[in-house]
Amino acid sequence: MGTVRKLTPRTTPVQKRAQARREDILRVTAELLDDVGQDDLTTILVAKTVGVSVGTLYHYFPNKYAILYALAERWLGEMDIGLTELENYSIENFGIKKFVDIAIDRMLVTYQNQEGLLPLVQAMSGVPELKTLDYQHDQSIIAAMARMFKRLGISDNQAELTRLGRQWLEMTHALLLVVVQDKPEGASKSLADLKFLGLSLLERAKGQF
Amino acid sequence: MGTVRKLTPRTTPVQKRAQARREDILRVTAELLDDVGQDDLTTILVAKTVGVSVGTLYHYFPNKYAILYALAERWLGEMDIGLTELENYSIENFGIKKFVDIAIDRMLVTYQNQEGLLPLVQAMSGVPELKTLDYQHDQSIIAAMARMFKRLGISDNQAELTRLGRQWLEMTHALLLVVVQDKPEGASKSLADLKFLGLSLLERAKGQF
DNA sequence: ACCTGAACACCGTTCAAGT
DNA sequence: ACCTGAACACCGTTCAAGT
Repeated sequence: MGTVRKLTPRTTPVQKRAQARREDILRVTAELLDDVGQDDLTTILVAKTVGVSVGTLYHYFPNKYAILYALAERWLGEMDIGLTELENYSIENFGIKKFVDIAIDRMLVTYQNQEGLLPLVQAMSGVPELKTLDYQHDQSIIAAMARMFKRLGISDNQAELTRLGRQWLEMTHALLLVVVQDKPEGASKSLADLKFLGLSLLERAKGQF
Repeated sequence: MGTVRKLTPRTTPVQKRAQARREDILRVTAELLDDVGQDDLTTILVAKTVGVSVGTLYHYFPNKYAILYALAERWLGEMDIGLTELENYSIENFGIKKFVDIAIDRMLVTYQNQEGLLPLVQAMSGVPELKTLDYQHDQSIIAAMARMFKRLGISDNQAELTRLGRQWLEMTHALLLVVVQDKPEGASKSLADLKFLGLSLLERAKGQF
């Protein structure tokens, strides 16, 4: 019915600045998440810290959780990159021990690089809006791990591989959070323990089939 | 200055009813926590579901988090009971394998019996008001486990025992949550895996000292 | 296209008033 | 002692109006 008027793809600099502002919002939110926690993270606080009005915030994100969602997506995306990297190795020739070593080191990097990871992780499992994302991503990690476990010759039973992937995910997730929170001396020991446990889990599973 | 008038320890039935109402509030909160999650758990909703006004709610609890705090305390208290029970066994004669078996079974019971455990756990680590309680209790569990590990002859190094307690806590916590969420078939396998991992952790630590 | 800030609905908490 | 519900401060979200 109405005439379509907006066709001007002008002003890419405008787009660029908008993109930068989006980044600002995400960065500030991650910082504030670390400082005040998700409970005291108000849209007003984020807007004020970024230096815009609330209205502007809602121009970039439809609601408060969408900002956290975007942060979560970014972190989960980093994990996906790490997993793909792992899947591109010739795992078959590694042996379980080397695989565990490399896999855990690679995952650790993503945990270390994410600012405000702890409150983000908490928000992900606590807020319904983020739970779906969290769940779907868990499934994708589990599937990726299961594929690699298979290539390592640990099992051919899909159900078993999936269950093992879940155990791996939960265990490494819990203990990597310990590692990144630990003081340096404790961290290296905790990391060694985690690798040992990962190795134990896989070797046992392999022995059973 | 003012005369002290209130000495009447009359009306225990009043006290009893009040105590019952306190229980009502806690029970309803646990149920609602399971149904709607901590984000949509409003004081108005709790009050309405219990059948009282908001004001009454605040007569029993100083604020929203105090209700969750009380729920958390109750659950943590259950864990303490379990731990004390374990400490009263003659662990020295058990051997590591039997100890792990009994310890994990006992902890599982407390996880299974707590209604709304998952959102409660999430709230505990996400809400600053509950975080302190969570942290303190973690320390007490870690200390208890460390004492038992020592009696099992795993180590004499206090720092090492504490670190081991922490690993134990984080690993069992993460995987017990998997177990209680699993379907029955998966749950028994996950439980067996967890026991195996616990055993691996302790046997390795023992070997190192 | 992007920005503002007043306005609205809703939630946590308080408190004067009731029984 | 215990209860009520209106009132207040504050937060998430919207929207008419600006550039």
